[in-house]
Amino acid sequence: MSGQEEKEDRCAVRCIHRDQVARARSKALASSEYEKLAALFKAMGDGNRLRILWALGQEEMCVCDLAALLGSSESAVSHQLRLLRQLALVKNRREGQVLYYRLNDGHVHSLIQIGLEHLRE
Amino acid sequence: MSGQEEKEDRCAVRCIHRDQVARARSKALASSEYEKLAALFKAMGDGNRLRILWALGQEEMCVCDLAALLGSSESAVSHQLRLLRQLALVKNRREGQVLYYRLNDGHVHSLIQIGLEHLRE
DNA sequence: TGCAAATTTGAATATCTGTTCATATATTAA
DNA sequence: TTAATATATGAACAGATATTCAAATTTGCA
Repeated sequence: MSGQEEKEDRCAVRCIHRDQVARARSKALASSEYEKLAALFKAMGDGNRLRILWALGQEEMCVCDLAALLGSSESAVSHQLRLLRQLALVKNRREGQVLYYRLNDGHVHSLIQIGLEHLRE
Repeated sequence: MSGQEEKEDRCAVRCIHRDQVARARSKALASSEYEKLAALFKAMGDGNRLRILWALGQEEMCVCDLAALLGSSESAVSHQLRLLRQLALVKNRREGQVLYYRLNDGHVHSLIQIGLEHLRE
């Protein structure tokens, strides 16, 4: 526990509480999980995507309806829906030429609810 | 309800289900809430900040410990902590020269838990 | 007081993100 | 088949973001 151990991690920063850091390291998540979680929250970290997710939390809607709702282009909405689809936040069903989008599961709604609680208190 | 109403919103996109859009509009959140929510999720949409939040979910830690844990500079950690502080995700307490950070409330942990559930199923 | 440790801050830069525009695909109807 | 509708896609550009580096604060101690 002497100061000489510093030689081991020359590049690393100084560290006051080595035991706490070790404990934190042992309880840490896998690196890939942080990145996947980050992608999930990042996808929800945009006002327009939240508008889409909130609307789809009420009922399924098609691309051009969402574009009308947001006041943005259908292309922009489509790009955002692709991202949300890739992360399994939404899914769709085709009816003729129209694709109806809806939330993939209840997690999204829960996340938004807890987020709102955080804001409102 | 005739097609002539299109003149009203020339710039807007076409819209298939006007009633659904109207309903969605009536249930929508305030614009400021979407932006605040987006800021919250955006703050959680970064691997290193999630590492910080997860670690602080276990126990309070100081800046240089967090830097050692993440393997990044103290300056970078400090910048990120400022963002997390501004959004009330973390708070700190001073003990001498050392600032100990911890989660501000239970919401952060809940959000991460639900996020993990989403990933893992 | 003066010095060192812990942290914060601001500016600069390289990277990432969201939108736009043009084009492509898929489905239906004529 | 051709035309029209709904949506997807790719490239490009403007704006946002994370890290780095240097300098400034803040606190404790000699």
